[in-house]
Amino acid sequence: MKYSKLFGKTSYGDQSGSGMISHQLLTKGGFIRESVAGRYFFLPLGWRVQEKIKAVIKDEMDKAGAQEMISPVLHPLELWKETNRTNTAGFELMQVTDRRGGEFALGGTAEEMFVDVVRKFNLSYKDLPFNIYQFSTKFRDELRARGGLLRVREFVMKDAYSFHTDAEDFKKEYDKMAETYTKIYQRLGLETRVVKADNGYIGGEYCHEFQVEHPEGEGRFFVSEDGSYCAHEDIAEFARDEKNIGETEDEYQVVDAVRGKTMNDGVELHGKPLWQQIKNVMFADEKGNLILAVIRGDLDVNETKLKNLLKAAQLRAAEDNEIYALGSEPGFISPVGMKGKVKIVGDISLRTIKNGYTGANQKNKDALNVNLGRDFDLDLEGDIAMAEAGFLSPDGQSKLEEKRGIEVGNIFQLGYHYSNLMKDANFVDKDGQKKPYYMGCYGIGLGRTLATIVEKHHDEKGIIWPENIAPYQVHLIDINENEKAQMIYQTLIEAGVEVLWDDRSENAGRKFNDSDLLGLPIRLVVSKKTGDQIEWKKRSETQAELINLDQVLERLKQ
RNA sequence: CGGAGUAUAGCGCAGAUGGUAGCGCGCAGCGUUCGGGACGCUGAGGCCAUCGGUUCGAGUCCGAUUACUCCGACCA
Repeated sequence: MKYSKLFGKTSYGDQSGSGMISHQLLTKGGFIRESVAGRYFFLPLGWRVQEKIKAVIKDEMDKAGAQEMISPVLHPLELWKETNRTNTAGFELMQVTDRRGGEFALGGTAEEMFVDVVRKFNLSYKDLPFNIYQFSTKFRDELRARGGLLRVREFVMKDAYSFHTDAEDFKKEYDKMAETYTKIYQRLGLETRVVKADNGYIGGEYCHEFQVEHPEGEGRFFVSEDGSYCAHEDIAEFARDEKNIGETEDEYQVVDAVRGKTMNDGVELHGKPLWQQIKNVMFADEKGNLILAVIRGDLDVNETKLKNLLKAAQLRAAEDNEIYALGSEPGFISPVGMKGKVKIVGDISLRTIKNGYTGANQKNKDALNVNLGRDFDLDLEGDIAMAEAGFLSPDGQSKLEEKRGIEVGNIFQLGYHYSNLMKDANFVDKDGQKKPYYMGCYGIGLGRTLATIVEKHHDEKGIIWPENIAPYQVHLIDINENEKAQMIYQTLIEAGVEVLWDDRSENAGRKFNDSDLLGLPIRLVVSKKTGDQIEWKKRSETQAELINLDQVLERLKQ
């Protein structure tokens, strides 16, 4: 390709707006261009890279026995209603109506569609298991796009769906996919961590995210120092350290407490540690039911864990007037006397303290020596606390470290979630009986992966593409040696080398800078200085050397 | 959806107190250059986001709308 004819130029003056280096480099280099917020053009250079990423993913998926196909982008809305995901994922589901009033969802993920096509075939156990996948544009009506390609409203995703007779058979595929993903990311030059995470609106019981560590990543997760435990903040467990659980229970009392509404105000007034305070947070679920979350004062409520424990679809913080309506007071809520009025959910950390202190459900009154079991009971007890750096790992053997990362892919156990919700999602088993499919799904966002590669492979001058996904292998530059370059270009093309020749009559400096920005693996220079030779330099190295054309061809063959 | 801001040439910006638009980069032509973002001369390019007011006259004042950016909330 001649650079003078390549659509999409370098543009140094452009400001991408985003602080993410990948966004800046990809925009400056002419790989991508924003259309509107969260929607991008992939220009010829960017598209070539994405296609190469796609090829790597396809190669590994096919090796793992998965089969590529394609589903319509517009999904009949009835399918989403069948699984109730118009409610659980409705906030980011794009919808369109055709001229006959037919309602469709612009697919953001395609579980329903794949179940729907499979159930059309009335399969038997002999057909199982199988894994079918597609590369297609996904739509997410994100409230806010950010970080260039890292969070967008429209992107190409590889999504795979596997169908099994039972959990045991599924687990083999799940492990195989985890292995396949690890290989894919290795080939793409990304080091990933497999992080246990929450299934969210996708459904199912467990899943793992593939996270690339990055200080500005959106995902926060915890890893134990000994490396044995790794989980997303949504679900990260930790051992509660024992506080004063051995103490004897003192007499419950209510005292005057003229103070502000914060936890710290309570600590200062009573002169007792934060962990001895009992924290009460009022939530409301999607039906408007109020839930009182009770937890040790030094911990925070993890809404995802709470939501999962309650099996609630949505949670929000309760409003002040809802708290007044209960006969309580914001800032002075207490679980004592709340039984029957709200659902009281307690964290297991309440079992590590005695003689706690908290509000007394009226303004400027606090309760002292509050004890679980004696002064109040729980309707539900479980793990609803947010892990933090330095907390004990679940086995109590080491401490948790906090990490941030970019989620480049994920694998989900779906179990019977979809096959139970959707009619006739059954196969005929050996015994002649119809049984629901046991399922899994597996996604990789291509644009996000591309951006993550740039985040990990660049220097102050530009991108440094790994060889197997670089848009071209060779960047040929001539400094007033057009004829010589023409001959080399022709020879390389004939040898099947992917070469980008900067044939513009630009100054040398401009060409070198553009070359560094674009980041192709090999740079070849011909000029007066190189004489009959050609300068060979790798983008990832600083040393250049002079060799002849035969040697260039020889090296490129390797 | 809350809070803050922006909208003038492809991009980045300037245009006190109202008088029909300018700079830098980029782009085009010619010439001189050429190993790290070259220089000179010439030139093209704008319904000043949209709609509606005030005014003899609006990029500028007022109102509404839309889009975008940032911070929240939400989320592969």
